[in-house]
Amino acid sequence: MIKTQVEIDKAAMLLKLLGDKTRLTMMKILDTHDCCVCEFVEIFKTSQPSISQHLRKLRDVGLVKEERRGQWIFYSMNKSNEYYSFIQQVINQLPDQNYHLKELEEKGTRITCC
Amino acid sequence: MIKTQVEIDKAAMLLKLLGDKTRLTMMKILDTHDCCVCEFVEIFKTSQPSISQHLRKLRDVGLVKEERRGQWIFYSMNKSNEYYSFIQQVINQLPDQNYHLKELEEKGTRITCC
DNA sequence: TTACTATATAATAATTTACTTATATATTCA
DNA sequence: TGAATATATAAGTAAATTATTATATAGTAA
Repeated sequence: MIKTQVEIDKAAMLLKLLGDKTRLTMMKILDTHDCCVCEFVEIFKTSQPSISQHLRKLRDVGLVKEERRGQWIFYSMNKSNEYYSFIQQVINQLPDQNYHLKELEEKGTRITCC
Repeated sequence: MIKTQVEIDKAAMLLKLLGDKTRLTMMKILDTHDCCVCEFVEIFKTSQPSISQHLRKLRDVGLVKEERRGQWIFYSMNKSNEYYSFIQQVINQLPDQNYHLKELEEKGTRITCC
């Protein structure tokens, strides 16, 4: 179910989630590409547990999905989430972040398995 | 100047600001009505300093303006702020919050000075 | 099997946030 | 002028958030 209006409590909760540069960038990237944890670790140059914890928060409210592919776990946007259209209104206004993936490709560390 | 795209850092900062139920509701109300501090105090049933501090954060980034009218200080949306259109995309998706003002009017505590 | 890689989770520490209490300033009104 | 009202700010505190370190689990590959 897609909402055109979001209760104020839910909206505040979602905006707080997006109000972090790491998570916001993740969401922008995931809107167009699936990504595995180790790629995010490289993109954000932070620790793996930190990335996992950010992803967990996004997953806990159903904004993203996870799926194992071989040894990797790929995250993807959950476009059937009831708040996806709300989220989309925000991320559509953000500049493209796919240069991060380009950088991984150039370094040869982009994971394109399965 | 109105931006159609907002840098990711700025966007995260703005979303964090909006990611609080009190501030988000304030912004939704201010988008259609000016409001003074004591009205917010009554609406949110919290302390006056707490309200002032929330308003200060919104004012510090230029999202709202303040203006003294007699003994009251009225806050209003700064619609010429460069991030207003970004903000608007968010608050347009929120349910109307003007019932709060209706309640004040019914109680006779709505301030309509000057 | 053993070693290695990828990921999650738990525990902890550091930082940030939001609220409260106390107080200062500005305005109005008697 | 003095009292009352409206607001801002400072200081302190409690709660929430984020990152780190340590460790556990699961898959892969020798």
